Amino acid sequence: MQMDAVDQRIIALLVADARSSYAEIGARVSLSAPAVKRRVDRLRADGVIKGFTAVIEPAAVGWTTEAFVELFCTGRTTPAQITVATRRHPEVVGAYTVSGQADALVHLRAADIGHLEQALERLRAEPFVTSTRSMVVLSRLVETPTAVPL
Amino acid sequence: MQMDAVDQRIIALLVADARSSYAEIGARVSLSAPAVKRRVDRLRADGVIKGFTAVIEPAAVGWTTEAFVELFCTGRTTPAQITVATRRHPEVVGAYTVSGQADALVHLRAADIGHLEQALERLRAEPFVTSTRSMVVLSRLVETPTAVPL
DNA sequence: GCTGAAAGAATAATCTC
DNA sequence: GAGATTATTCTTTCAGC
Repeated sequence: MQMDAVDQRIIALLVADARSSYAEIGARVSLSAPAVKRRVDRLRADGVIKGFTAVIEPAAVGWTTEAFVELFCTGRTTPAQITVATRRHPEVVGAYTVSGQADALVHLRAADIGHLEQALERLRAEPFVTSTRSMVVLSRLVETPTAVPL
Repeated sequence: MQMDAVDQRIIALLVADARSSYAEIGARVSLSAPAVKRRVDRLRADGVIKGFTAVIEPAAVGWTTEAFVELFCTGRTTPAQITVATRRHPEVVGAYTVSGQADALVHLRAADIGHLEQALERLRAEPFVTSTRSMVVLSRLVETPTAVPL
């Protein structure tokens, strides 16, 4: 799975606009449309490009409240357990095991504060969670899709 | 800017695959391709759909290290100042003002630990930062694009 | 990697409810 | 206002080179 500079430019262009045509990308990287398609197909098969998605304004679909929650867990908790547990909660949009005092960091999105509180209670009820520390998001300052080094 | 159930289904389909055709989406929501396009155009104009992007595996493009950093700032720091400062650092992929002990939470991606340390030093050098608390990501357990309530 | 051709998609104009 | 249909142009995709 070796990538050259052209692959990186193609990726950067698709990150900027996932709906641009192969011909349009080809014009920018000096390749024909079929050549671009074959590269994109290969990048998808290799798992470099995991998919294409629409970027939505969460507030517009009724998701107005967001929080990051540090999870402190019992000694024998595995990442797999945390994965399974957090995936059960639809409010979880991100979850990471981390170094430091906490064991995991969970990113939640909820309709409002009441909903967030509910989701947090459900998370805290997971048997391996000993305590939590929450940061409610006041404003989103920066949020970029995975940037690609040029 | 009112959205009906069909708009929500269109959004969900585009979040799942931003490159699916209007005809394909139309088949699933019982509309013609032009009707779908008009709705998508309106949703984009209204800012509900902010764009379309490729989802990249960060490790595949050389971004193997990730961290969340809590920022503690001097009393008179504004969100705008934090926005400007964090945007200067290409390693910043997310930044939020938060409630709790910290003033802001910053999401960083770097090539490796050395690069992360560099980025962190640069962040800490910002005049309004009094101290930081870092969580290095050990593993990404969950990371979903903005889900749309069905 | 390119070109060329067939099938399919995007888009604008027009018409109907 | 919102959707369907039609017609043109552009894209995708699969050959063969």
